[in-house]
Amino acid sequence: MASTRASSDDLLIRPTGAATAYDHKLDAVLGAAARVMAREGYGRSTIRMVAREADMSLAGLYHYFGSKEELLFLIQFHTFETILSRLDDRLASVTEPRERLRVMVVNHLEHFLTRMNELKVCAGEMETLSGDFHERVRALRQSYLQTTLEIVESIGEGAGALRVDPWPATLHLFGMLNWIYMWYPAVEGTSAEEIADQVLILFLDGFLPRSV
Amino acid sequence: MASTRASSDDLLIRPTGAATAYDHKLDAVLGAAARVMAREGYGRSTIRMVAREADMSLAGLYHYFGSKEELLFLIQFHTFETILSRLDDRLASVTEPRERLRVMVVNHLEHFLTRMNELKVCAGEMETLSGDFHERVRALRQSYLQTTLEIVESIGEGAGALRVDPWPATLHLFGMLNWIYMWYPAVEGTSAEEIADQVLILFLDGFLPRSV
DNA sequence: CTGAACAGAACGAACGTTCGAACGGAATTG
DNA sequence: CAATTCCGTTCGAACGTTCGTTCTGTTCAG
Repeated sequence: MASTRASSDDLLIRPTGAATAYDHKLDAVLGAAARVMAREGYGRSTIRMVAREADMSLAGLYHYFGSKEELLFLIQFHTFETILSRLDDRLASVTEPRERLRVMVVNHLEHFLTRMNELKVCAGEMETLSGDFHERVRALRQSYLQTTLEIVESIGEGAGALRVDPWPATLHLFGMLNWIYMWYPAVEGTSAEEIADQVLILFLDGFLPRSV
Repeated sequence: MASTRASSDDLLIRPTGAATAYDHKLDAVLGAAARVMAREGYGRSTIRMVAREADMSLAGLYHYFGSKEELLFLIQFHTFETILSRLDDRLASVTEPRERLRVMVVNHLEHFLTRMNELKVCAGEMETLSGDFHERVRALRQSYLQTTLEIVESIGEGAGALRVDPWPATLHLFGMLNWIYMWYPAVEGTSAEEIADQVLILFLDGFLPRSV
């Protein structure tokens, strides 16, 4: 049933709900790798460190990926795929634009506040992959960006004349969201909803109070 | 006059206006190193790449730094030192809080839009240094953050009841500013003032128009 | 003649990756 | 039902390469 090598297609076309032992072990390997890469960065991470972190032998790891670069790809692809499918699920039942933005922000924060390692690896190593690996991750990231942009645009349509274009505004929103891994460890324990409130107020209404 | 080795004190206590040939060459070396590290990341950068980029021999480089780690330190320290001293100069003649924030944002963007390499190296390799190197860069970064926080606080005092704390608000402001290197290459040519306007409107007034 | 500036060649260490062999549970056979 | 085959999984050991760094000079301006 399970293929003998981790082809990335396994992540695309996965039989629904059928999580084999292989899949679980792969998840453990990717988790260990993300832990190492978040701490050391991709370049200074070594397969030997991942082996120690995953409590496996050096050669044993190579049954789950074909190269160090594919290991990074698997982490990034799996992360974006997960966060995107969960976002689509949650958005399906919400229509009001501002509520949809809140769903997006909370979904993003919930995912990354509990998986800070993956956020670091996805945000900090965006231009590391090359060729097909790079292209496939870029496509997923682009799709995520596009979904968010459309929400911001629909919010803008309901309001009056906008002072900021939805496109750069969306990029700045991601700036706030993705920069969090730089300081969150210092205030660990703050809930995703709490930070989501801050970000949403700042993004929609700004730092200054409305009543002037 | 000039010391025979690049001690980091040279960057702290520099005789005013006396830029020796050594200093110029050091700047060229740091520039080449920043170019390589921005492209490859610190971990995958090699001294040999820097040597090729700087058109020098491998061993010749070691007259300007004692180790690869010190090379990264020199880049980060020099960058923060420069941007902080320029900010202090510009702020000296401005008192109105909102205008002071604009000075800070424009200063930040002007510096980094023309030195994208250094921004990448400073933002992407924040936890790479260790020991004394790490501590001295952290102190500079902290000072920069503190200066900005005080401006945001003074803006908040003039306004009514704040819905967001100045502290997390400042962190999110840096999120917008420092995330720019992820997408700016795609819209290169946009002026620092243009982006500064976007950021300031978003941060102070939010995406939604004021009149509702 | 002195010393700062540079380079060629080499060091040991650590890197990513590979290979052949061994393990162990499920499937197949006698 | 026991013996045997098979295959996904794991490992120790090693390969060739490249790394950061150093050593031993040589060049050249003051």
